[in-house]
Amino acid sequence: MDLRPYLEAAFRAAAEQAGFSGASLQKIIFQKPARPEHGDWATNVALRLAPEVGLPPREVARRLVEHLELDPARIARVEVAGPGFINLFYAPAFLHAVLAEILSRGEEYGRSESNRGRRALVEFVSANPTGPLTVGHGRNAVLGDAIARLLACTGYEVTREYYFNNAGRQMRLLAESVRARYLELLGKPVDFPEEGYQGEYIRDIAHALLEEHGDGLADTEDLAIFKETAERMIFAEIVRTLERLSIRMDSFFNEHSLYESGAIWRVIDRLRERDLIYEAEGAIWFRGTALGRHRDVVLVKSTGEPTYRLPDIAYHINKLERGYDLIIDVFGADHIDTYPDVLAAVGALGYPTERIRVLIYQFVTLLKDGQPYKMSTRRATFVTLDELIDEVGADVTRFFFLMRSPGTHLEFDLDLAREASEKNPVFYLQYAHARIASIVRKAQEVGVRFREHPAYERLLHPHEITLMKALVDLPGVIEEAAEHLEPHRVIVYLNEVAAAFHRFYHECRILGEEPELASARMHLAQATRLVLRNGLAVLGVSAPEQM
RNA sequence: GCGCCCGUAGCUCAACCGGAUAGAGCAGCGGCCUUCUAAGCCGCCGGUUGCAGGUUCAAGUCCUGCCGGGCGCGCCA
Repeated sequence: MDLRPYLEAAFRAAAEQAGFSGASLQKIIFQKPARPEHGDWATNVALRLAPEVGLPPREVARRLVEHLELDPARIARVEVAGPGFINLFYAPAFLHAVLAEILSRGEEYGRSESNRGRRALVEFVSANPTGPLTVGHGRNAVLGDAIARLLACTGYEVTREYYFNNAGRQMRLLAESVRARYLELLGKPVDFPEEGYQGEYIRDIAHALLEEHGDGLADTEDLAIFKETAERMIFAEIVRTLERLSIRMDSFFNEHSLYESGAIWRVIDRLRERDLIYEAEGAIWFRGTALGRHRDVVLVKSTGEPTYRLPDIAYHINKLERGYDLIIDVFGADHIDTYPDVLAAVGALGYPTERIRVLIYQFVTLLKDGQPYKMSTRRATFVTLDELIDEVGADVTRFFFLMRSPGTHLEFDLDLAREASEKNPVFYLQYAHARIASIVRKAQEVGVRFREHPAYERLLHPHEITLMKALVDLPGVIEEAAEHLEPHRVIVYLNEVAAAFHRFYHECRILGEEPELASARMHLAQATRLVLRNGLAVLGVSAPEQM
């Protein structure tokens, strides 16, 4: 249970009682001190308030504490420390109450209602159907899905959307590549398109066409059948790959629908009304520089064909008009210089762009034979996400992409993939979960029972206390991870929980202890199991009953 | 050249909105299985947080400048 909202209210009331006011009271920050002697929560509010009220920090802290009214069943002790920190210590009764809460809420523990009634749309993957998903797409897919899960945990109603483009040069090239392979299969000499897609999957699609149509397509000039078949088969494959990672999209949004509805041309009209459009060299330009961008960009080429930015603007307007309170875009680092143009245009048309949050993650660097490996879908020099899942499994794949913060480069050594998976931290968490499941089974076999009123007050061992304190944090960690769009925070936290459990396990036995203590410890173990399971569920990683 | 991101232990990474003595895993060394799962636990080793300034009671975190790496800078998506 996250005490911070409660503490913040109490401190604000105390400040008022003490006659303090200042900007630093707007948001009072509570942190978990690194050292246990500094308490379970600490706040620097007195340090920040001191210059605003013209008193020494420790004096401010002293007066705040004097007026502070806290429930002794939650916080047992308050101390002023160091330069003026206020440290707070949990009451044992609070820890016991949290244990009871975890056990009664079960799979619901960790979920909150803080965003109840709000709707979020997470757009991710969004790979065009020109080939299988690669390891590079994996980070996007897993990150997007984990963020969707996190948002759902805080009460959002979440839609997962996949935006794609099935028109244009890439798709034409794809269709031409399929046709070339098809003609090859018919034994007809053919020039493979110079920039064509060389992957083996193109041959598979050609085979499917051969089986369905025989040589009936040999003379057809229309690429449509090749394109449509390729698109359908590739999408089916993508959906299957995502499914293997427990990712299910709610919606596929075709960029082309923005052409059909005329939405893109309305964007041009509306930008023109605001004098943000001009024509030069036969092209239509967006005056980004008028909005603080460092350059203007082309929205419609001199050929009359829009660049991708125009539908992008229309797409974001569409998302906002669908009424989402929060819109997340998960983009690779290559979008870093383009999305601000889109946001600038959308904002200039009067839309609330603060609802849009763009998560830019850094690329996955693939190492092969210790060397960086350049992937290209067109040249078929990619490693597919499926191959990775085959190699290390879905849990490890997901965990691997979530372990690091999105902003750091992720180095992926293929040659060590399998080896690394055997010592992957994911097993550390799953092992703890399986271990608990086993203990609880055994304990119940020998007659240890869950009770209505467990003797939590018997849990006095330092490892028991540390573990209980860790379990308290799950809801707050999920809240913060969702707020910052950083699933790795959950992993860091679960590692602490698992470590605390393993230590408890080595020092505190259940079997062979007297019934009251054994039962209390079994409750603690079971609560730990629930925290691990719920935390892993947010990450989309399984929690095995045995290993 | 310009813009954004990154630079923390030998390696891969944490460090919550600027907090108190910068933490894990892996690698290395040494211990712990006749009792609930050793995929575990305990200990040791390992740091001028790229460099130089600045702001602050307090800087890995903010600012400036350099150095190094990634990505972008197309009427490609």
